[in-house]
Amino acid sequence: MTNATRTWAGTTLADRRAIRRQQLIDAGIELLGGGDTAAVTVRAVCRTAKLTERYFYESFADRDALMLAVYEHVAESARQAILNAMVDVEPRPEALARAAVTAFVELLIDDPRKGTVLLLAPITEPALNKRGSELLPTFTAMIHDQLPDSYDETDRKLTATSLVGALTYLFISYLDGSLDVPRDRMIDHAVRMLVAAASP
Amino acid sequence: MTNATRTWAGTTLADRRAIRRQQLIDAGIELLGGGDTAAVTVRAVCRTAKLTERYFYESFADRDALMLAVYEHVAESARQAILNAMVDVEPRPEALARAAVTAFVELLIDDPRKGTVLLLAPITEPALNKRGSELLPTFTAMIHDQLPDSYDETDRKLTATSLVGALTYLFISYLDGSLDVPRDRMIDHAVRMLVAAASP
DNA sequence: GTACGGTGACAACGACCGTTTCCAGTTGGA
DNA sequence: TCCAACTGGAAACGGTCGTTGTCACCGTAC
Repeated sequence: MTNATRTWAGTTLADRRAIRRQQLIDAGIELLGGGDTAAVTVRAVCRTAKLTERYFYESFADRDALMLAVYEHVAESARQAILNAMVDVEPRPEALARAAVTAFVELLIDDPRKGTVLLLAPITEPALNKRGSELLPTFTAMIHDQLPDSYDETDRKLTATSLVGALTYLFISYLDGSLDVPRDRMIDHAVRMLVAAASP
Repeated sequence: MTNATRTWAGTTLADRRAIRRQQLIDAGIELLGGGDTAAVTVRAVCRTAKLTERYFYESFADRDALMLAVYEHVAESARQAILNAMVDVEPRPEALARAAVTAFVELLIDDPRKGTVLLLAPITEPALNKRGSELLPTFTAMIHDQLPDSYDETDRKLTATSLVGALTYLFISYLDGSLDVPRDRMIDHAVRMLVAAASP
């Protein structure tokens, strides 16, 4: 019988399970962040996490469940980083956009694996297609709703979609090194696109 | 011994081999155009082409070789469609851009599988990563070189990359139905972005 | 001190993949 | 007519995957 309160090596069962779960998610980020979806096998994740397969299925129903957990974990950390950057800035649209973009780009630089997971993995990994085809459209809808009324509905859709495409490809190119420009110039360019679209 | 000149059912060996090769490529377009890279197995391609595995390896060294051939075949048809549309149009930049974009969009509508192969498959399929990470940068470089001198080098890179990202994501969204706008408006928007970037 | 829950390593299973090989049948020129 | 080339179907091989099961060990609570 399982007793969650019984201590073991100074920790409870629930604690140890949570730690192992986090180890598996970290291993997932490490592997999925490498860009090669096929490399993220259950065996590889367990080897990276220094755990055995039995513990994998202790925390996740199947491989897809880990993929989703990894993605959600990274997405949440990005959300927090962006929100934190936006709280202590004057509430002008341009300043807010700059803060958000800067925070996101800094996240990418600080840990490129996270950028890969966020931008590339949802396209590459079938298990994330559904969830991933949720975040970009959500982002698109957010921009769509901020656009001025001087555009008609069709123009707003087109502008929002173009913006999201431009930003994601910009970041992806920056990530993989094919876009060789100073960080500040890229942030400037991204912010300028956002501001230009928002002005009537 | 193989005798390529001997006729068989009214055709030569070389003819029949070419036909089978084309059947396999068509099957590859059909499957790869479905968007699910993992569905493109050698067995599935052969079943779709109504041929057996032996004929697969008669025309292609391995699975990757078929993938490349499929991609090149589609890319070539797109190149031809675009060039044909540009020859009989007045040589003003805007008219040329409009002709090219219109031709490409019409190709997408005429056969969405080709659009999927061109825009999605290079990201999804490892065998095409190298080749696919060649076409978009080539396109980016083309735009980059057309941009006016009033931009500095960094600005040209940023603008070209943003444009390519915006256009591809626009087309992908249009392809999968998530961008519900009239065809003409999308073409207009795409052309407008190109023209706006080119004007100093 | 001992019994038991937690642990770790790893074999085993069935499925699918890419690739090769075999074989029985058909076709057309010598 | 006979034989060699070509055809079509399918089995077979070696490998990897996701997933489950087994078994010996070890630390802790009683």
